[in-house]
Amino acid sequence: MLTPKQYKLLMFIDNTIKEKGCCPSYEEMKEAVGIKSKSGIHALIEELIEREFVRKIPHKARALEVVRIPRFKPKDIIEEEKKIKLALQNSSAQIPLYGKIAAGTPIEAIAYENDTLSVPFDMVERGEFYALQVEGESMIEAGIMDGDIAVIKRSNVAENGQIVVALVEESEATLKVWRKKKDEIWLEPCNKDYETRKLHPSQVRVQGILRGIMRKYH
Amino acid sequence: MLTPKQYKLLMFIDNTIKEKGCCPSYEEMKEAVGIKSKSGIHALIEELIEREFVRKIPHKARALEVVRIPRFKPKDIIEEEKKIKLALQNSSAQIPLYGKIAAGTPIEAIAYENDTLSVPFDMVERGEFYALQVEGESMIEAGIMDGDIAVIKRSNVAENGQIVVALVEESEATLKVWRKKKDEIWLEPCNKDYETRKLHPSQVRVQGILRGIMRKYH
DNA sequence: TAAAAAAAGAACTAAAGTAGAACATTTATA
DNA sequence: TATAAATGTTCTACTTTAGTTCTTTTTTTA
Repeated sequence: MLTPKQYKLLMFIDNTIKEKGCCPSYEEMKEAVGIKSKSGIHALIEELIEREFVRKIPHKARALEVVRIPRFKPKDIIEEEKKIKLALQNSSAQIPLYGKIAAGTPIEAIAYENDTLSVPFDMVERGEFYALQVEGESMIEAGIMDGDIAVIKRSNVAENGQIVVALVEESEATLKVWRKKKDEIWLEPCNKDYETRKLHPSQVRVQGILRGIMRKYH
Repeated sequence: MLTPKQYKLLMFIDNTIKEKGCCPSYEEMKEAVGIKSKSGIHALIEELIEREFVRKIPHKARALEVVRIPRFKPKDIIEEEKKIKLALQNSSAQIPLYGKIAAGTPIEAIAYENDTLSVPFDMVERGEFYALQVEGESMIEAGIMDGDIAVIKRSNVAENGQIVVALVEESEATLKVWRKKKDEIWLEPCNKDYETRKLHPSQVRVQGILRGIMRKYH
């Protein structure tokens, strides 16, 4: 294979031939490669000829021919590899992914699951976070669709109007809008087809507050 | 079977040749393989030559050529690759945030903005991505709310039914469902209150395809 | 824990790159 | 076609970079 200088020169020759239709002179190559003497170019070209990247038509000036150039990886693959390297440096916050939420099991019950999800740092500044996959359509008018990932901040308390993970009767976890009335807690869906559940404070508690939604399209 | 070091070196040589067009020096190989002495590299290369994975032009510097790549990777390498894959799930990528989309300026016009956004790496593995903040309610039934961040993959083409960034009349960028009819392009909103725009193909072009949505609650 | 393998380091040799000048050949044009 | 201009070749001398070989040290493993 080639040395860096040889490669640079080869590419320059190939380019000028393709662009201008004729082979550059040694003077021009000097400029392009950044050396001050023609003898250097001569030596480089002799090497390129020996390694069969270039052919010379004897007894002619400006009569080089590029035989082959090293074959390359496609650009997009190189870019992807660069991205991977970059991404490996930028490790972002990891939060556990606890499975689906809608009906059924309370969050703790499935906390053993070991999946994690990476989320941008600015979503999870302070506090303890976890993620749930939303199941069902009950929050659709809040732009929360079936299959979305909900990023939840663990908390026991919520303010009126916040979307929370609520645990009902210690058995059913659900994502709803939290409203504390005089003697009741209202869990409001965001979907006309669903009804607000009105519960006694003893029947329900907050497990977390919705902090973000992430969705992937394929 | 090659030792992990040999394999790693072989892949490094192959890769640099394909990426940079020229053969790496021993000094560079030292770095790549993680050895502190050139003599080690020398030994490894002698081995690779012996086993005919690599060829050398005698009495030349930077004159190695990869003959073939082994079919099987050493175990250590496979394990290392698994680790990298795992790490990738835990990492994020930076993509540019180009401002808001709804009406007005085409994307290129605001491409100078220098904000970046970190997104989970698995959202943006291949291709070129950018982010836009959604303005308006026209896609609300697709769960895309005012203020959401749309993660977009740059593309000139789209399939029917995909949500795309469409540039209308070279001046107005908008997020809509793309439908190609016989002689028309339909840009469908996802909101009953908005109407589908029916355009001649010359009036509209795709700038990107929606790949993800991210939303933050406060 | 002794033998073998791998790695590090130093000293050395060889190749690549740089520079300038003189000279040879090809090309353009008067 | 003679000549000047442009281009290419060769030579010497030197610097930097690259590759080799050998000895010593460290690590592995039988």
